[in-house]
Amino acid sequence: MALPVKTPKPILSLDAALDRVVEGDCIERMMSLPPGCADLVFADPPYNLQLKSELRRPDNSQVDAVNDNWDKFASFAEYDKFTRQWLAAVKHVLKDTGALWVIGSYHNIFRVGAALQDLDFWVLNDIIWRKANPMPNFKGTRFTNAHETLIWATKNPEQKYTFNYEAMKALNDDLQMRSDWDIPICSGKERLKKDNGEKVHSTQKPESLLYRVVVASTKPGDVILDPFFGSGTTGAVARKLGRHFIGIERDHEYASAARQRIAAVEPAPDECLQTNKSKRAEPRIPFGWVVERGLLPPGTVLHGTQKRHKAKVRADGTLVCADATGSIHQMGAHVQGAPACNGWTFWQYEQNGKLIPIDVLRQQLRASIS
Amino acid sequence: MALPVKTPKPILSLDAALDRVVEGDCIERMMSLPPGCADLVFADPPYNLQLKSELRRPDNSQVDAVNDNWDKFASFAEYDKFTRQWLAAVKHVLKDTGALWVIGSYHNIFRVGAALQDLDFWVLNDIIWRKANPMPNFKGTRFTNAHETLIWATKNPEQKYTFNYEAMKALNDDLQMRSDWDIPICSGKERLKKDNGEKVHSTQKPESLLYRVVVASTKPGDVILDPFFGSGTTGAVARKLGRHFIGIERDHEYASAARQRIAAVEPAPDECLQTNKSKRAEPRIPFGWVVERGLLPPGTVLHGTQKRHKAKVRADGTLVCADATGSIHQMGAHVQGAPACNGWTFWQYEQNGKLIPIDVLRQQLRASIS
DNA sequence: ACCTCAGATGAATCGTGAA
DNA sequence: CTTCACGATTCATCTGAGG
Repeated sequence: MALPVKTPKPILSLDAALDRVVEGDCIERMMSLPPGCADLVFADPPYNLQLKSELRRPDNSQVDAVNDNWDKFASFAEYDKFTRQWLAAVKHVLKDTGALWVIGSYHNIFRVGAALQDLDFWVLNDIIWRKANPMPNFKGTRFTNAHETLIWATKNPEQKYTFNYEAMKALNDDLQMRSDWDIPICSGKERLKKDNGEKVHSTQKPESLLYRVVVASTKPGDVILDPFFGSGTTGAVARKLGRHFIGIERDHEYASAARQRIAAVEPAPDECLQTNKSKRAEPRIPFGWVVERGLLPPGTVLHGTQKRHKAKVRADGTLVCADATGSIHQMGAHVQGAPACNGWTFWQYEQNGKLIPIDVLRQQLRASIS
Repeated sequence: MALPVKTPKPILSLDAALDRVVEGDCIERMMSLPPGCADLVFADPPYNLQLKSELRRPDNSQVDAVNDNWDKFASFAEYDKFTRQWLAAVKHVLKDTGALWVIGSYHNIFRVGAALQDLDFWVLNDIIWRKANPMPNFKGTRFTNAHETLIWATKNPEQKYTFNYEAMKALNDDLQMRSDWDIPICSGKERLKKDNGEKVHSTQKPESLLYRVVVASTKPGDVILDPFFGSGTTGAVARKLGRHFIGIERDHEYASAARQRIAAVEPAPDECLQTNKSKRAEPRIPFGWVVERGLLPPGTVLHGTQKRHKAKVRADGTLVCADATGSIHQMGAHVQGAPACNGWTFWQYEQNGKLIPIDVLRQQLRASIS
């Protein structure tokens, strides 16, 4: 008789990591976590800015072109290797329906973007963080580097993902949120300082940036993992917005400052965390129920929005026109010669001389059910 | 005795290509041109959009998608191979001091960016073209894709490059030009249409975008090569701004439309093409010349901008303070305890009871010299 | 000449769940 | 697996017709 097969236990339990800052190498730590434990990963990886100095020797002479190519390739290759490793670990910790955000600049974002595409992540958008107050280009040699790029990608091309479309639209004066975000850099009281006045972290991200990321792509209670936790902006925003976080940071000073920062965060009250559901998420109501419940008696005449078309309601919830019968949607499409139609908003009934969309009746029914 | 080595002659002479639209495969054609014949390459390669199905607006009208054959690639690997080939050909045609612009979207720009870094191009900026009027996301599934990305890179990391800093600043209300550019999409009368009203090209770029690229990174008389010429926006703007162009396009219809379009362009008069030289490019004026020419007699007392500091001008163009002597820059730094100082703007002289920066004298001298 | 309004359209990786 | 029915979803800009 065979012994029972023992699933190898992850070294790092979810309980030990949830809402905590774990110190250590992010690749090891992520691989130690149970698979599929995170709904979202937000990553702010190092930018690899060492390349330029490698192109000249210490005496300032130019490096031989062939050697230069090789050196440079080796250097990029090393960065690429690191990138592919942590991205693979991200795949491990993410749920199949999970998503990834990465932020970077032109130094590294092309390499990260290409690597994650190679690993079968599916890019949904690239987002431009337009800095309201960027550092000028002091030497006048290039354009002011006034933005950073974020990539939003799902773990798999075929899976669903969380996008709170209505919340983003509401945040943007009821217009669709665009791919360019105007957000100031992190400064003032938000910027963590040591006792001696030095910045705790050289690249602390603004909370408003993370706020938008979290509201857009997670639900309350979701788990957000940040493998390059730094000063803990991701954790602070997650706590504020009623999400869980897992922070991984290999520098003890950063980890310590982040813990202190997050402990001081006041979570928003639960009732403030709800966002408008999309209509797609609301329970489906067949038109037949409206007839069944007596909100619209059989025989009622419906009018198309353009007033050119008429149909009569039958007892089974289908409509009948001069030459066809079918659902409210099929008949709406039919009379317009359109490939598809939303019958709820197309058809109207008459009440006190006014035409009212039948969608009003659906809303009444929904309200009476819930 | 060895026979003399014969340099293989380029099949396509510069004369045959200059200010013309050459039809054919861009990789072959570029490799056929003499090496180092172009100052700038502007490339708008296929984006590899990978569109899966038709898209309809909420009003059921169909979106006219980019489903051209030239945008279809079997895989990322194939796209990468194509990218590396045309980038290698760009290296061939570019002068060592030349530069490259590429435009793309998140579908391809990461791959192009990584490939050009691998080929030893040196990225100067990534530029965001913020579209004033992008197409909305009709299904409410993502953020409105409201921008495209351009990469500006030099052929070699160590070479100088053309950047008309002052012209860019002047274009931007005397503020440094940022890396995000607000420009509308190409529509209206600028958009080329066939007799039947169809678009000539599905992805025609706006002239204002190319205008900024050309003014920023070329000089009048420079040669700008565009390997994916399409409807010829690059050529039209080059001609308007007194630059030469080489257009390569494999589709005869596009090439033909581009020729017709460019022939109708009225070049701007020469005297309007001059941009403000950067201060660095202006002739350097030693402070001693100001003294030498009698614009400021030796012995004149200069005052620091904060009025706390004084220095006296000596005949050799150095300054003397209570405890030190040196150049206007050294003394400016010295009295402020600063590591460096621009003496031209720090020191002022008195005239009719007013304090005037000595930089005014430098400008007078420059004007009298040129 | 000037205003208003309807209609068209743009580099787009654009839905979901039951049967 | 595929197929099918349900039904959710758009913003800035330009053109041209009509008043």
